[in-house]
Amino acid sequence: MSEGPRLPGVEADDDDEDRIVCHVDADCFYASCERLREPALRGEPVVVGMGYEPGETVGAVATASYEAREFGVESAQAISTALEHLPRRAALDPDADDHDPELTREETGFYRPVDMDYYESVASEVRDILHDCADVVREVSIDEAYLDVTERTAWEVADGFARHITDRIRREVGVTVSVGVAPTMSAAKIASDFDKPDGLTVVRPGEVREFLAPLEVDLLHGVGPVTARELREMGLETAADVAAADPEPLVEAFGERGRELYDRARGDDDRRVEPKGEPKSFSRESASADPVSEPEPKYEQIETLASAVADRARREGALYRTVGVKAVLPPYDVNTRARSLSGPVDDPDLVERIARDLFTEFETDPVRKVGVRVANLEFAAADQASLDGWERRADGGGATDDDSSDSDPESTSDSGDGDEPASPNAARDPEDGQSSLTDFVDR
DNA sequence: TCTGGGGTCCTAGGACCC
DNA sequence: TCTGGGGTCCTAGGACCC
Repeated sequence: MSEGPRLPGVEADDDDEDRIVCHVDADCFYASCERLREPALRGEPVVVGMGYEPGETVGAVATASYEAREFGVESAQAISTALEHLPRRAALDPDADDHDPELTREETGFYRPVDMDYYESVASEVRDILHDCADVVREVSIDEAYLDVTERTAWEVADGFARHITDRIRREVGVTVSVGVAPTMSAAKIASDFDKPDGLTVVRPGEVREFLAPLEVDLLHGVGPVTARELREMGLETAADVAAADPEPLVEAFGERGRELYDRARGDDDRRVEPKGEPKSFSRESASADPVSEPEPKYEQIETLASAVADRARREGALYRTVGVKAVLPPYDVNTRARSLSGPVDDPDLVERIARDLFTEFETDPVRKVGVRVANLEFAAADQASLDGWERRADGGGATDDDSSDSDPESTSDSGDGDEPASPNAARDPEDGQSSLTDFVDR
């Protein structure tokens, strides 16, 4: 239907138009992981809290199981609020601090602190299966990925293929996922959300626009509370409204995003599933229960975070060129400051010094949250297999601008001998794995 | 919803260069 | 001396996502 007559000569780029994209989304993943190692939690309300310690009321809900959601517990809710909706099972114990004799088992649930290391281990098992089922996988987050399965299946049997994926994950890992299959990434994403949990929704080519039409605008990816409100003010309530609207006002109101929104609502999305590239930044932040006014504890936090961030970057083999801090002042006033260096470094002491320095501005303010960040990352690529899309930055070595001194590219590829590739960088700069000083002189 | 932590992308304005 | 236009980089903030 949506295919009008083609303009002559305009079709060129896409005869490979018909992709089959799967979006795989684990159902309340953290809670599922907790159940995996603690089967007694199955069928019970489970809340996984960030910044939460057993018995305390600080932190926020990272994930709530469907049973917990029935009580009104929501993602991102303060733990204290969640506890009002759903008291801890442990509060049944007469010895508990928060014991309440009125409580019954049925109105209580289980609270667990986030344990990323464990979730990561479960996620990697899921990932292995996904990579086994698709030619291209893009991991979006710990519990979500896009798969291009065009070469692995066909529309007629796509639901069977998707079912095969979900079955394998359930059998081999023990968690459930929801899957959306569609010809575009954005439709697949929405489809996976359509029938959670343990859902499977297939949207075939030609059905996309019809599938999207009745959805409220805020279900579209990239539309949050602010954009949704503005769209409603423009009289656009559903995807169909957006699809039928004049795109100009949308572009005017939202810039490029407006165009994107319009296209997506019409089912147009020519993005290909591509593997995720290197990260762009690393950050750490931490909030305090009450705003802190004294300088010293804040500087201590900054130092802790700075060293954690620098550590992370080093572990990941990243050099950084920008250091930034964040200070959140009551009521919720987010301030960021950043400083860039002339060249990429791996220097924890420097991160700390710059972070402290940038933070002096907020030294005496009441601050509820502080953060430290490094950005403008460069990956040395020394021991990475091969970084697509990132040219290996030849180490300054006597060349400022010209490539003429480059030895032929072949020499940089390790000729398949095991997992200890002799990188040219490492060979030249055996000690510090840091880019040489000549990298700093220009730019 | 009085707000946790880790990210991404976009925009606007200013500095600076040619 | 005043003026034009284009490009790039940097910073800060905002919206959004999980």
